[in-house]
Amino acid sequence: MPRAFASVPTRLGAPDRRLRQLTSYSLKRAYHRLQSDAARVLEDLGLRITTYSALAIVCDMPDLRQSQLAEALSMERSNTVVIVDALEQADLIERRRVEHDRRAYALRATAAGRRLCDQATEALHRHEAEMLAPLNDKERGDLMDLLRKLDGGVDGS
Amino acid sequence: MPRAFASVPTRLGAPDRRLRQLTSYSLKRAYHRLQSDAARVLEDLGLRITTYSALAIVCDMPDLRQSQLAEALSMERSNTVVIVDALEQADLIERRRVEHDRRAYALRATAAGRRLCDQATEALHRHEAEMLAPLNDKERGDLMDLLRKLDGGVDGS
DNA sequence: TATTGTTATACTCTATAACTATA
DNA sequence: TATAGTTATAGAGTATAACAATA
Repeated sequence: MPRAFASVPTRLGAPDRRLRQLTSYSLKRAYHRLQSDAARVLEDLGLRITTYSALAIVCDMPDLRQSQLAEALSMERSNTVVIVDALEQADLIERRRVEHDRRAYALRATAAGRRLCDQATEALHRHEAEMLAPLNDKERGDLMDLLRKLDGGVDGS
Repeated sequence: MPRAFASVPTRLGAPDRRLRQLTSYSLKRAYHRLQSDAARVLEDLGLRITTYSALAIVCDMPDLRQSQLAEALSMERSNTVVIVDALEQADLIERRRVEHDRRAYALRATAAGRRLCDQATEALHRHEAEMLAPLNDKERGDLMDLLRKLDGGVDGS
């Protein structure tokens, strides 16, 4: 029984007024914007956000294991498999056997992997600077500090 | 040709040191924590994040159309269909015909929808306060301001 | 028994393209 | 021809459960 109703405002004031009171909502919107942009940047380099993130960690922490990679990325072990597969098939990292534990692999980036990672990191910083244009330098620093504090309260310990 | 390597550090210092220089990475981690928590809160009320968001907007802006809902949520029109379906089947909103445009629907929340939305909003604020525990009041306000600024630079105009 | 890597699977969110009925 | 809603489909990210090999 649909009933007719008066005209709908063609220009909406702030339909998500209530949602904007929630930090998680604003966080989601900002996240979505930055992730879409980052994904586009990485696509040109043949990477996705997850593969780039894994590559960066392997570059900076050679010979870590897949389970440690999973822990660092806060994801399940099982999901690292396909990511590491992709990086290995692209010759960006290697799976090396660990001497005294034949269950595990030590992951290490190749020279090409390190080069691509540096390239990607630079491109991401460049694009991020554009995305953060609405904020001045102090605000950017504040935002980083606040987000890091939120992230489990993990300081450099 | 996997080659053995020395022992792997059992306690990792900061394997994502490089990633943490990127705002989008810290943003993603904070986003993920808050979204997981919000999803759990809403699950108890039979809602998901997307259905709650849509419900909140319909409650606050009665008789808006699906395409306006899509715009408000920054999502594609097609993805609102299943969301509105779910809300309608749960008797939380209604699809009403618009008088002078038989293509469109005017969405309106039911009394039960408004009640549930208020309940959910309150529960979310309560849980969010816990998630934001690492931040003091000023920092919480700052974070909101910064995230809103990031979100397209849309002020209240 | 516990752990490492793996496979299979499923669910959520999002995007694109093509369709229908109206305008 | 353009728009509102719809359908179908696909991709990416994430999660759970169960398994083999090894510790």
